[in-house]
Amino acid sequence: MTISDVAALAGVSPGAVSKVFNGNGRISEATSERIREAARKLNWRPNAAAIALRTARSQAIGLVLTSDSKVPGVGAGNMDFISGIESVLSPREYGLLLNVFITGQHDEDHFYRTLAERQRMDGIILTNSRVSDTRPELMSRLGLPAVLVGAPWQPGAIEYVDADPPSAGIAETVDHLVSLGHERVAFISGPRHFVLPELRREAFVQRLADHGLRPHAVVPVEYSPARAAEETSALLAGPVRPTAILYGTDTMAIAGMRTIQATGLRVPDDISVVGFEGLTLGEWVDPPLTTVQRFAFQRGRAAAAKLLTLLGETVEEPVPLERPALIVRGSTGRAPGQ
Amino acid sequence: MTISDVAALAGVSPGAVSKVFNGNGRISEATSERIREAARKLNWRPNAAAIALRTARSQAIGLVLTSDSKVPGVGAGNMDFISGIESVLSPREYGLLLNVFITGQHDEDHFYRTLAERQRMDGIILTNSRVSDTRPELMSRLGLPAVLVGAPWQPGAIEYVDADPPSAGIAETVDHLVSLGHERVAFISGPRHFVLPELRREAFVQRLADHGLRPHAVVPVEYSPARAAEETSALLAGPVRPTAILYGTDTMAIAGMRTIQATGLRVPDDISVVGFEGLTLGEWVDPPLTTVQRFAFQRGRAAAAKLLTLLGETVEEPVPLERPALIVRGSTGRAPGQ
DNA sequence: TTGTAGGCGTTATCAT
DNA sequence: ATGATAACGCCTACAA
Repeated sequence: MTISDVAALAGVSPGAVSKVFNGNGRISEATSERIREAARKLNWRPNAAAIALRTARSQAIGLVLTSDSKVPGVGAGNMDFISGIESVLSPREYGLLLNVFITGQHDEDHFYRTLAERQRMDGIILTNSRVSDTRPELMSRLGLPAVLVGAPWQPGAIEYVDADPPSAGIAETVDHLVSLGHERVAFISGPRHFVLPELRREAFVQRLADHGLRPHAVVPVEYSPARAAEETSALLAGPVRPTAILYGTDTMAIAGMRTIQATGLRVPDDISVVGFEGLTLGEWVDPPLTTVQRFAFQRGRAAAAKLLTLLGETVEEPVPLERPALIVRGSTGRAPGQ
Repeated sequence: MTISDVAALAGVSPGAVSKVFNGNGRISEATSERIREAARKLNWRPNAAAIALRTARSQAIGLVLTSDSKVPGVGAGNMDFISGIESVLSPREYGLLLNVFITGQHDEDHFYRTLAERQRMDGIILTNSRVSDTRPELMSRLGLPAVLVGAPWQPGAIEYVDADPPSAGIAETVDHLVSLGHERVAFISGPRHFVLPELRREAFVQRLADHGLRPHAVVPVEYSPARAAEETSALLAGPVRPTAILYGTDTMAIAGMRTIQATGLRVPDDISVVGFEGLTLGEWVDPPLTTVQRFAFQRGRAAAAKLLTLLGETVEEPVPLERPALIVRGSTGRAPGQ
């Protein structure tokens, strides 16, 4: 089934059919309807490859997910994020091309260069903003429109979407803990090489300072429950214990909580615990986890909307990012002795 | 940059360049190298759209993930699955086109028809095998090569990959519990309309029968922690309590465990609990969750390999699916009074 | 071993 | 308002 078949059936030229399906040019209502009818009868749709060749637009965008070879698989929260992206792409008949970049296995420069040169995507969404990230510059050199999800390391080098401020949730969490009388607060956060944990650590220190406090400890580790457990043990073994611990993710927090309980201490009576993410599962651990909820679906929507705008598509209003919200559940309570 | 530019620089015809990049035809080693060199110098890669148009092959496959509008977002285990697919696609320069089907919002027939007619993908991977699934027949009618992940409802209607038997893990679990002296075993499983929970329920009843036992209860519910918790409460409120409960997923099991503990009962002393999936998080709940681990990454690899084979690509040997394995942790123990 | 030419399905330009 | 026609970049017979 080609456009010519449809044209023939409708008794018009291929050009006329094209116009009807692209809104361009003027075609009388009568012929227009006849053409549509023919297309329906033949089950014809414009061929994506032909359009891509002719217009030099693939009507698809790429998404690069990073997977650490040490921590195989990519984060779970990504699925909601992807759904969010799809929710803006699919109504516009844009495709989503998924690419998994494996740290250590792929060469970054080559990886992105290939994506750009094959011209399968009109733009790209990048995640996992890193310290000293070279991708913003790379993307602009390659001429591939890009949107970074999360705050970039260097401002201005790339378009991005993020909460405002990117560390949102940290201040609220600190306030919450301080209001409960906590003075020795520790933060077992994410890896050094990512921007997000870096910003969060800064915000953490800053907000404590606003209250006239200093961090009990700030420990950057990989996003891994096992590592979180180890570092928790280390904190508990110290001469003075913290009365509250923040974790970089919910899973880390859950592992930490378990470690605390395993040493005979109680949460939150002896130590309060806060996670980051807002996994549903947090409601089902004991005690239920206080956490900062992020809205992955919305992040996806926002990123896709921004990228499409960059590509010259008209997107209603750019989707605003909802502010991460502190959800207070049972794992935080008054500091001991208060 | 087009193939002609490369040809010009190398002093040959476009045809020669094409041959070099497609392995066809014979080109002398010398010219071949000269052509490669030219391509490198110009940063040229074959244009995906042109190839797609010319060969009627998009070099991309689709993946349809189903998202229930009631339970927004798609399952988390999907990320490993996707990584598995990518691990076989990317070395062959195949793309992965993601599509989220939203139950209730999309019309299935129209959704898949559109995918097929736009010809953006050469084949498709389907998930969430359903009872009375019409997609196998639809895909063959549309002429779109497809692979279903999980056992199909009707055998023979579609190619698929799954563990053997599809209910693998159930028998082992039942054996495990029976060997611990359990005689009142309940199963809070997945929804009625999916094939997998259906098969598991059958296997569950069958294996218990092999041991001369009958199920204490079999309760199909949505894949939701909250629902699992409700049904657990109901079981606990009955005149006779089960001594062991299987759940359709790990998250359901965790919610169930929490419910049991909240009523003052102990796991596993009073009631043993088994999950399904093998989430890392299961190690970090109290007690650590006994579960049946599935290998999502491998499932992805197997599905992709099978689909590519269907498409005529040569894939080493079809990847065998590792058998789901029962991981015994702390949430199962001897039946009370044994 | 290498070059040539036609065509894949569409869109855009230019006549009519 | 509509129709013919030339690209878009590549592959593949077929010719040289």
